[in-house]
Amino acid sequence: MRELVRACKAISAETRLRILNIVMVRECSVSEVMQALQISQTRASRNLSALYDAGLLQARRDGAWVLYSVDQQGLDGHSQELLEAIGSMLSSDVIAQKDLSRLQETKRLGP
Amino acid sequence: MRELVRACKAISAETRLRILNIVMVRECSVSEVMQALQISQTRASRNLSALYDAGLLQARRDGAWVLYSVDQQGLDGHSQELLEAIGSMLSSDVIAQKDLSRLQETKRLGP
DNA sequence: TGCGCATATGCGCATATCCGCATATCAATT
DNA sequence: AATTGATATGCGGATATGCGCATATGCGCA
Repeated sequence: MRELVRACKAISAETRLRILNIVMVRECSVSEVMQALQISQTRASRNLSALYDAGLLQARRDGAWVLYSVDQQGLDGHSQELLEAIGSMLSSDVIAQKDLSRLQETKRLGP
Repeated sequence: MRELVRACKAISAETRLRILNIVMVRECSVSEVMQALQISQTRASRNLSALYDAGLLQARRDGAWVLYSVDQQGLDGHSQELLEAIGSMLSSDVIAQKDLSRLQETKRLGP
């Protein structure tokens, strides 16, 4: 129950729903999230951490970057359903779609 | 987006998850929720209202009672998925199961 | 080791949420 | 109209959340 509440709290803020929306497409660094959603570094980092703490995202380091992605493995089946439901709901949202189109334009510099 | 956020906020508190859990079984009055979850009248009423305001529950009057139930009609398909995912997740929760067993013992007096 | 870029975090403030208490509203009955 | 039982709500205080600012940490590279 505690875990479920934490997961639900995690998805109950617009910023974090928008983050989930783009991270479901591909793994993202903090700065990519900043660019796609046009939000501050603090805000991107904090909300990514929140999703990570809630067990919805996983993180890996790649040099200077930290890349966040949906934790497909670690999630139990029901959490996956939950995320899929959210993805579907956001597919008809203007803001979420704009985030996705901006995501395509973001670049990480190669090593 | 606003609606989705409201729905997610609505399910992001233990009390309301527990309420959804029992209301998915059968429509409940405020006092039945009080009994099943063993919470105060204020708390039951307020959280039921929150779920109603979020569009997850519907309400109908039956004499002195107000009966709340899942709004199967009014919910779009994705919200239904969301609720089903939650129901599944709660089926393995001790508190949620205890709520259900107490629900069976609650009685509304006939007219 | 020092610099620059990416990310995380302590602090503080503004705002939101939760809920008990007391009280109001509403419905049915007498 | 008065009473009783069911439900809703204004208020206030405790607690939690969101986020900007400034700063710290981590990493790669010269």
